[in-house]
Amino acid sequence: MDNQEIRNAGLKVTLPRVKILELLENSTQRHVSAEDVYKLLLDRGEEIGLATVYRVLTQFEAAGLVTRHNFEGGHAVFELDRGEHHDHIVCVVCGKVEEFMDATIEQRQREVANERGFEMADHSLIIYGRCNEHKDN
Amino acid sequence: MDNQEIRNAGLKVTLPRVKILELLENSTQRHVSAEDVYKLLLDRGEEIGLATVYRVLTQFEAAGLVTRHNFEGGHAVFELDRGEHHDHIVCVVCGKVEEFMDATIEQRQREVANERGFEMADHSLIIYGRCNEHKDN
DNA sequence: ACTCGTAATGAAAAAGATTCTCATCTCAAT
DNA sequence: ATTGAGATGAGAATCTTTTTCATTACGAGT
Ligand SMILES: [Zn+2]
Ligand SMILES: [Zn+2]
Ligand SMILES: [Zn+2]
Ligand SMILES: [Zn+2]
Repeated sequence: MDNQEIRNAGLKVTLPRVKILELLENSTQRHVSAEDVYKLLLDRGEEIGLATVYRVLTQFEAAGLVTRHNFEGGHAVFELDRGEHHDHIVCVVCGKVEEFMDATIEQRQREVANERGFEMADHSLIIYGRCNEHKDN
Repeated sequence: MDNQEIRNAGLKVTLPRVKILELLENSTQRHVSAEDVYKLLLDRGEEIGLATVYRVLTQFEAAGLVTRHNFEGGHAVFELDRGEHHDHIVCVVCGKVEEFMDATIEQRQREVANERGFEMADHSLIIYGRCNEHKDN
């Protein structure tokens, strides 16, 4: 359960950490900002300081429990790591986020990095477009 | 020359706009933050307000003269558009940025978007890794 | 279960990035 | 040269994230 994941990350099992992890696991929104987490917790009656939310998300990221994305908008969004890597496609009109994984792209990225003498550690691929509900304008 | 590009963008040809565009064309750093632009201009003896730098870069972006990137680091970086699209590979140790363009990846991205009912407008691909000077640790 | 030291938390302040306000100035058309 | 719309600069405001520090809570050892 959650407590074990937190312990494995080398962190003390505290109420804020448990609640934040629970929220990431149960929220319908997979990609949430720190502010989102803070407010969603408030909605659930959990008063956890915003500074703590930032701290814990950063720790979870360092522990590999969550991933941080720099989408457009000036704020980072976080998502729980569910094992399988994926990239994102974001509607520039409504903000809808879909996930995808394309083996060809993944493969070529590794090759491109190697060709340039780099050892790929990570990558960020975000496609921006208009979803089928907003293709018109 | 610069003045025409600015006019074509539907903007008045003002000293700050000319100087900023000149800097983007001549700077050795292709990928610069607003703060970078502000300071590089100061080094050249051009005292242009930071707010103006932000305004002009945003206008240049809207006009398609520059591209804004959301690399890691909490601040946007801008680069002059030189016609050919490219993506980036960044060394996580020293920050070195190299550019690349891979037709296969470009093609697959478009397909992925279409498969999901999206009309791709843009994309952001950043590979993070260690360059050959920093492959060790 | 109780004690205790250390790590974690909350609130507020601080820092960093970007945008806004508004009085003043400048471009460019006449 | 005149003039008016648009642009600029300085500072205030806003937004996101980090830091500070006094207080609190975990959990190892008893
Ligand atoms: Zn949409
Ligand atoms: Zn995702
Ligand atoms: Zn390097
Ligand atoms: Zn570039």
